Amino acid sequence: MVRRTGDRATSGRVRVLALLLAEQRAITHHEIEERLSGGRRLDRVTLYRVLEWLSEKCLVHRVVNDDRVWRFRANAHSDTHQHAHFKCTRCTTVICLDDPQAAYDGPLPAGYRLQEIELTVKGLCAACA
Amino acid sequence: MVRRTGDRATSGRVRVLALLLAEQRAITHHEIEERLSGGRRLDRVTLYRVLEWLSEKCLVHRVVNDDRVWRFRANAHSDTHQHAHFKCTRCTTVICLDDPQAAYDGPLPAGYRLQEIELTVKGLCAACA
DNA sequence: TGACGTATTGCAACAAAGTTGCGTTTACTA
DNA sequence: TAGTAAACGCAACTTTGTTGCAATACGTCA
Ligand SMILES: [Mn+2]
Ligand SMILES: [Mn+2]
Ligand SMILES: [Zn+2]
Ligand SMILES: [Zn+2]
Repeated sequence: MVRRTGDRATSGRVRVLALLLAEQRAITHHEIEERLSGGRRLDRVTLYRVLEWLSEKCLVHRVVNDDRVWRFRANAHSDTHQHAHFKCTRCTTVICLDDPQAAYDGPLPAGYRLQEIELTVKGLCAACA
Repeated sequence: MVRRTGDRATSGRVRVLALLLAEQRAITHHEIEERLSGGRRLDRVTLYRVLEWLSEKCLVHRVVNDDRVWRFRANAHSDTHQHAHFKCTRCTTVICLDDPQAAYDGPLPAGYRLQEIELTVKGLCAACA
C-alpha cells in the first residue's frame, strides 16, 4: 500500500500503517508512539510527519475531537470517508460507526457549497454505560 | 442571565456573555480577547475560566474544529443543543446551522448510549466558493 | 552489488492553546 | 459597612503540534 503511492517505503511508514490497520479504531499520536516502543524507536516528529503523509495519501484519516487531540484510523474502508464517529464522554475512546448514515439533507445558506460531513455521536460506550 | 445561575455576576462574565450574544457566530478565545481590548483588560487565564464557566452553565457552547481551536457561541437558542455547524474549509469561518436536522438514526454497538450529536458540514462559504 | 542523489529522519528549538498554583481583589451576605 | 469565599491576575507549566537543518537511508542505475 505504501509503495503503491510512488513515494518511498520507509520502515516508519510501513510500521505505522500496519499498526493502524491492525487496530480497529482511531488512536492518538501518543498511543501509536507507545505501541511502537519495541523495535527501533521512531522520533515523535517523524511520527507526526508519517501520519501527515499517510493522511495525504488517503491511507489513513484524522478524527477530530474536542479534547484537541487528533486520532488516526486506517482507511480499510477505501471509498469516500462519509461515516460517523462515536466518542465516549467518559473514557474518551473513539470508534468509527461504519454506517452510510452520515448525510446532511438540510439547507445551507445561499452560495454555500458542501464538501464533506463530519458526524460525531457522543455518549457512553458499553464499558462506561 | 448570569445572576440567574446562582453564582457571582462578575464583570468578566457579563462582558463576555454580552459580547457573545451580540456576535452571531462562534468565535475563538483569541477573537474574544481582541474585542475586549477596550475597557478594563481581562487576563487571558480569566477569560479561559469565564468561558469554561459559561459552558458549564449552558449559557454558551463550544464548537469543535479540526484546527484544534475551540470556538464559543452564546446559547440564544435555549433548548438542547442539537443543531449542525458549517465550517468553511478555506477561510475557516464557522456558523451554526439552526436546523433541527442534526439527528442520528443509525445503530450503535450493543450497550452504547447516545448523549449528544455533533454534526459538522464542511465546504466553502459564499465568499470563498 | 555498490555508489549516488534526494527524500526522509532525528534532534533541538519553537509556537499555540490551554492549565495550575498561589497570593490579591471583588462580589455578595449579614 | 465588615467579613468571607469565590473569582481574578500573574508567572510558570503542560500538551500538542511545527520548523530548520545536518545526518541517514531508500531507490536507482551503473
Ligand atoms: Mn472513521
Ligand atoms: Mn451551535
Ligand atoms: Zn467509555
Ligand atoms: Zn469561507
